[in-house]
Amino acid sequence: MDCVVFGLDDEGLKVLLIQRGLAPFEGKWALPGGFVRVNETLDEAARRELEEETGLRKVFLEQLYTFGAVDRDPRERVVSVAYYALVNLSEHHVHAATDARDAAWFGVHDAPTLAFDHADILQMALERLRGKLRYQPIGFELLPKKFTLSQLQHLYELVLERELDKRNFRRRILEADVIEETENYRTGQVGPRAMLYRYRPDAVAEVT
Amino acid sequence: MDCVVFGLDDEGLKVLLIQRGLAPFEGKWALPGGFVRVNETLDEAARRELEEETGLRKVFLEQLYTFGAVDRDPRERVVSVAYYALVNLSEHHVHAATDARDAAWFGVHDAPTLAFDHADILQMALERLRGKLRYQPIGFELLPKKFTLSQLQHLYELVLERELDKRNFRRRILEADVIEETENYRTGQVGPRAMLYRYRPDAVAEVT
DNA sequence: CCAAAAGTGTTCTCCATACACCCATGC
DNA sequence: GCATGGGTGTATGGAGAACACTTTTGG
Repeated sequence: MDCVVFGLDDEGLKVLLIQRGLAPFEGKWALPGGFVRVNETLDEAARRELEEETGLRKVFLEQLYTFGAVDRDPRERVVSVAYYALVNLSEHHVHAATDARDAAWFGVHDAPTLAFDHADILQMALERLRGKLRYQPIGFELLPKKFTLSQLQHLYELVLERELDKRNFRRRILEADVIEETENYRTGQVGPRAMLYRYRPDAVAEVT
Repeated sequence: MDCVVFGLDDEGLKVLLIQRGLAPFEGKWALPGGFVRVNETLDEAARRELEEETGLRKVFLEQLYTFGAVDRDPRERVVSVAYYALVNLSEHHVHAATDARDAAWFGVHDAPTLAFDHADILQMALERLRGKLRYQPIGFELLPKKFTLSQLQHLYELVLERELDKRNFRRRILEADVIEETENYRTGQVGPRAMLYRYRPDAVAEVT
């Protein structure tokens, strides 16, 4: 099981990578992953791995694809069920390494050469994320609990890799009825105060 | 590995099922499936299984999802990568059983109680097929090489489970530029002759 | 001759897009 | 006072949905 963990900071969209301490690919960066235990489901394994690596429990997590090329692991035949996750880097300070291994966040387009077929997995995860974003509101998981519409739009632009029109974006998101106003404003920046919004957890049912 | 094989005949949309000869679920119907060999990819395993069961080689085949509930197989822990396939029942006469086991085609909504979690797998395959059909032309694989627009529309209506407007359907499909006229007509039925169309294999690139 | 199916255009609505200005705040 | 970013409305074009009649052919 391997997991593509996406996070967002002020530099952009990031992915969590682990530097391997053992052969094969010793010293190379790889996606966090591990073996599914005999008494846990695939989802549970992914969630456990994610918690071990980031300390986070409640995150968006979804199965991506299962990779089964014969030689993807040079040691022996290993099939990997890949997941992808969206985590909130801004509030919890994610300790990116629980164990001795080095772990770090890389820009999704600045990742080093990855071990195994993990570049393919990362690529597919990015495409899936883009695809989902197009037709259903997702990705609030990457933002703080309260966020401005500009932050949300910025996230969309990062993932879709194109600029969006501010007025159209705001109208579409608000009409979709998946976020609601809070009574707070973001302040401190130059410029007017920005209304903070919150994801409506009960809205999931309406969308799907 | 398990495989949901869809076929189309004049009764409707069918799925291929195998009656199990061995415990567990002896005598129950199940999806065709088998174990992935150590020197074949997942796709190859699915294709091999499909050929063993139906004798067909060139079919649409796509990975669906990986099922990993702990108790899905009562004997021991088994994770299954599910695929779905679209085959053409009308031209090749598919021998639905290569080996001793009973095999038969069932209407997708008339299937008996299935072994393991295969009902879930079938359900998800149906939803995936519906989802794909909505936004990209697919499903020609279920029809004869040459087909009329009415046949194609009938297929869409079966999968989507709703009626479609004839004029809108024809316009959309023709504008999508994925099928082309042949020089033949279907005749023999009551009523005027119907132009036969063919799928444009080179059109795949344009769509995806 | 009648039932069945093929083929064909236009209108309307709605959604997506394009586009520009004013105002509040921090420095 | 100025740079930064928040917030707002309208006009246009394109896609999808609704809708009915004529013609051909087999029985």
